[in-house]
Formats: sequence, structure tokens, C-alpha cells
Amino acid sequence: MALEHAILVSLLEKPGSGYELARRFDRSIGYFWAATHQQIYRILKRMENDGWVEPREVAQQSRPDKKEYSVAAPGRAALAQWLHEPIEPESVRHELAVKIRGAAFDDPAALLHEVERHRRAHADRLAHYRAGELRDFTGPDAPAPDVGRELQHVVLRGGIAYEQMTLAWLDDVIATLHRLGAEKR
Amino acid sequence: MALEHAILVSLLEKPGSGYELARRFDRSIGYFWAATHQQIYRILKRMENDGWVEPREVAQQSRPDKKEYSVAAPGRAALAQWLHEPIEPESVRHELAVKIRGAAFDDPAALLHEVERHRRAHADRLAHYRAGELRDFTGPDAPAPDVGRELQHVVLRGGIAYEQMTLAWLDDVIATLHRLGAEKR
DNA sequence: GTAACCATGTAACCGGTTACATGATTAC
DNA sequence: GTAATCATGTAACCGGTTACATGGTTAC
Repeated sequence: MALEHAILVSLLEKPGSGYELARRFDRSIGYFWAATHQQIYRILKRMENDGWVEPREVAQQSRPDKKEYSVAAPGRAALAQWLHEPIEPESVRHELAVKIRGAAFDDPAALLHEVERHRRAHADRLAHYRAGELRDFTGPDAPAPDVGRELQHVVLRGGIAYEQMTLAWLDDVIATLHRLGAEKR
Repeated sequence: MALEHAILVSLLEKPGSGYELARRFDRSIGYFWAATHQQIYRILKRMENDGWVEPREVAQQSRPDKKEYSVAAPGRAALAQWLHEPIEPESVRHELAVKIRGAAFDDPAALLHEVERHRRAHADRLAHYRAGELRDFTGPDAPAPDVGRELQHVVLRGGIAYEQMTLAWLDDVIATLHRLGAEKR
């Protein structure tokens, strides 16, 4: 389980409310660990009870008040402990791969649209990552690098590499499906 | 949810018992969709109740008897329906990425061993995939290709591409952690 | 004798998903 | 007025993980 740790990391990078965390999980850190606001509020409450995070009421003008959380010492300690525990190299969970193998028992060509849709989604994500890289790390207006930024950047490079690889593979899948369709004729 | 569909695909490729399925999920199809034997038995039972699969008692010598399942018409129909439903391009869930960003609030160099351990695991998996590719698809003793095999092969190529990409990225991570450690001195 | 493999399950727990719920403000 | 954004939750369900349980066979 790493969602609580992901939240701790995000709050250490910058304190914020549950809502703000949910938005971050739609962006940066959420690219590698997805979470909905329901999950986040639940875990935030548990971590507050355990003394891992501390809320601060922030009154806002022309917006609802919010609870801004920051990490307390026990939360930092819990994160440090987790960082020193080994984790299992994870196995991928690739639903599309199951579909592709399943297509052998249906019509392979019928999968083309689905695969092409996935290709577009991954191309969009890659463009998005690259724009973020330029804005935050390699562009002329990027902030000065430090340890935290370097580590964020290497994680983002991982996301970019993943999307590039996925695009190339989906092209391979599309070509294979075309070929199988052509052979049948 | 795709585990039941993954099981259907696996049973269509070759009928088998729950135990055999569990072994396959430790190999081929499980590279893209992990499952334990407990899960498999539970879903197998449910699918049997729903008439999606049919068991056949097989007596074995010098081994316990087994129930060999094969896919019945309703199961095939359920699979076909799922194949035609669009699925969301999935987001990765990368615990190591959370750790890397978290290392900014701990000692980045302390992560090196963990990252190197993951690197070795992925190198092993890549070697394993490549051996399987040679054995089943590209080697001189590989069976003759057909639609099913072509699709299995393109999925395996995806696994190989994923592991290659991951290895290159982990090298990037290792170099970055070294650099950050050197700068601090 | 003991470890590895074959074979099938039950039970408890926990995390993730989906649906429901509320209410204010801002921009069109 | 209506859609989008900000803000925080509850509840039900379901799937996945972990622990427990049993019992036979084969190879060292």
C-alpha cells in the first residue's frame, strides 16, 4: 500500500487541502499512482487521527474554507520507514494485452479502433508530459534545480519513456492487426 | 474487471484446471494480469455457476484428480461482448516512482540498493521473455504461426519493450542518484 | 525425512470504485 | 439559468491480498 505514502510525499513537496491533493493526483504524482478524492479524504482523515498530518483551517474569500494539511513528525517517520523497506518489483496490469490475445477468438480487425483510440490517448499524454518537462525542468523559465526537482524530473523522464515505448508498441499492434486482416482476405 | 476475461482467454487457448491456470498466471498471461490461485478458484466457481465454463473430471495416475475447465457458449459470448466494449487507457501504478520522489525528504543515496535490486529483477524478466520468444516464436523449433500465435507474439513484444524501457530508465535513475550523492560531498 | 510439486479450497480484511449528497462562487 | 470550479464528505460494493487448511506424490 502506497497511497498514504504518496500523499505524504505530495504534502511534503507542498502542503494542501484534500481537494488540492485530488487535483495533484490528476496530474503529476497521479501519473504514477492514481487516486480519487474519496480515497484521499478517507486516508487524510485516518492519517490525521494517527497524528501523521496536521490540518490548518484556512479561511478564503469568495471560496469555501479549506483544511490545509501538512506532515507532522510521526508522518515523516512513517514515510522514512517505508522508504527503507524493500518493495516487490511490480507486475504490469495491462487490460489491452488481454483483449489482444482474446481477439484471436473474435475478429482481430474489430480491435483496431480500440487500439487506435488508446494510441491517441497515449500520444496526448506524451505531449502533456513533454510540455510539463519544458515548463518545469528544461525550458528557459524553469526554476533552479535542486535535489527534489532532480528526482521529480527523473520520474517524469520515466513517464515520457513509458509513453514513447507504448506508442511504438501500439504501432506494432496496429500493423500486426492490419497484417492479420489482410492475410485473411 | 478483466480477470474473468483473462481466464476465459486462457481457457480458450487451452482448457485446464484451476491449478494449471494459476501456473499460467505465473507465466505468460500473468505477465500482463497477475492473479493468485485463490482468486482463480473463486472466479472459476462463479463462472461455473453462471454456465460460462464447464468442468470435466479428469482422473490422473500418481497425481490428484483435477477438474479441467473449458469455455461454454455463454462464456464465449460474454468474452465477445467485453471485447467490443471500450476500456480506459490505463494509468500506471508505479510504487518505485513514489519512493524516488519521497527520497528527496530522506537520503537519496539510500535508495540505490533498492533501485539496483529492481534493475536486476527487470533484467531477469527481460531475459526470460527473450528466451520465451525464441522458444515459441522466432527460434527454429517454434510452432507454425497462426492468428492466435501472432497475437500472443505481439503481446510478448510489448512485454519485451516494457522491460527494455524500464531497464534504461532505471539506469537513468541510478545515474541521477549517483550524481546527487556526489554533489552533496 | 523433507522439500518441491500437484491440487483445491475457506475466511478475514482492506483498498479501490462507484454512486450519492451538499453547497457556495464565478464566468458565459 | 447553467455549466464549471472549489470544497468535503458518506455508503455500498467488489476485487485483491493474506493467512489458514488439507492431503497426496515424487525426487533427493
